[in-house]
Amino acid sequence: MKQPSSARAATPEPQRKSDITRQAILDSAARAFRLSGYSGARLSDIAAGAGMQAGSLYYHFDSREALVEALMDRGVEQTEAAVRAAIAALPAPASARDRLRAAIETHLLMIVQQEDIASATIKLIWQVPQPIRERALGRQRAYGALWRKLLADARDAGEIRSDLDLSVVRMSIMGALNWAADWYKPGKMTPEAIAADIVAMTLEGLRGPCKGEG
Amino acid sequence: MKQPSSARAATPEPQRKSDITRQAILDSAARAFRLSGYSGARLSDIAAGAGMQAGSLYYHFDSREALVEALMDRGVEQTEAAVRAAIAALPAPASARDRLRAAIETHLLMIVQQEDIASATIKLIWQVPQPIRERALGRQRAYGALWRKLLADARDAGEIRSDLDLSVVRMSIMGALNWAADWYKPGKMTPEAIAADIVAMTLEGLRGPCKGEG
DNA sequence: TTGATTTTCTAATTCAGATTAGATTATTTG
DNA sequence: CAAATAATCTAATCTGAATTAGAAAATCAA
Repeated sequence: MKQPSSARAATPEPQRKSDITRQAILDSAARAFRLSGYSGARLSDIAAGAGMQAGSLYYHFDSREALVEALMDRGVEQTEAAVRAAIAALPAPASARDRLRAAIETHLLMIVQQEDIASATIKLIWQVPQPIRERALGRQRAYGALWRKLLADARDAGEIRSDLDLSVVRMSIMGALNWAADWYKPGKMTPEAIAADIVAMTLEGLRGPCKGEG
Repeated sequence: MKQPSSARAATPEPQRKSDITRQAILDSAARAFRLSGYSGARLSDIAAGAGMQAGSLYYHFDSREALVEALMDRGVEQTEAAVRAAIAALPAPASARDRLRAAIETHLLMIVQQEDIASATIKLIWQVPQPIRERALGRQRAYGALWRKLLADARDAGEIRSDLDLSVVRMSIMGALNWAADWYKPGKMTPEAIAADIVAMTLEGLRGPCKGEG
């Protein structure tokens, strides 16, 4: 808690020593919460995973709730950043469809790959106390705006048949992707292969019944 | 607890007095767990919703865990029963596609309509203690077999392009449907309209890029 | 009505785990 | 090296909610 006296705002580089510990705690918390849920994960579990004692967590976070909120903050932030980066990295003439595809692939990879934090965040939203949930939903709404834009662009480009409600489309895609956090087990299929199938069934499903292929 | 001495097995009609209370408790529990999650819902909340005191619950259920397990039992059971009934009720020459459509519609309706129990069950799976989760997942696996069959039939009938992994397809559909429990708010769109959109995007997405329409 | 059985209530008890306080150790800085 | 600060540990304390026990009330059977 005793945050150092210097300015805090936008100083990402000078990593204080404790920032590393803080990160380790969040990593451990992500794993614990993903595996055990909000109620199942004990602070002592989380602390153990970060190589410390339960009481020591309070030097870094005011409370269990503050910890989980910080975790969810970072979870949404990281996912959105990754998706934006993937879209930005597309070669020059990227169609609405290309961008949507990139978003779907990247979101799924965030959910399914190493990172416990993205899937923990999703799972936690409906487990945490209401005030925390409210704020988390607010942040997710912001992330949702990105998807709304992607889908609106795709529809304007004629990639999505106009009789579908875009909210339903968006939520269905998010559902299909986020659900993977629950069933994915490494080994059988690669995340990339799964992403490819979801992209295929989603994108080609979004188009009208039949008009020739692009 | 003191279950009456008579046989228990397959006697659905002679409803003892306490069966009504038991049902009221499960209803209240479904609502409470859906709204507050496994940790958030207190036994006193559940009891209040059923018009009784927390301690009285123990006459009907051995423990909080027994209650939640009974709830999830019923949740899967009801959903599967509804889906099977909908399929059985289809007019005579029902194609694989028709049956899949019926399943999707019905599953969504179970999630989204009045019944808190279906959505509570889904939400609870990853919140409950491991032993309960294991058993619940087992029951869901059985329900999943029904879907596996539906999808295999559809693929055999040429309704699903053969390059897609059917497990991924199945899980994506379940994800899209189950996610609705989290975002659906009555008022804006009818459940039927939502179901129609999901059916449209799912089924037409499952077909190969283009071969004419059925 | 009366006794037996079922159901519910009230008022502890218990317990696990979050939180706190102060001592202790590490780390940095001059 | 020594003082100051940062980080962690240990050992309570606190809390809230599940659970239990036994007393009451309701229901039922005769």
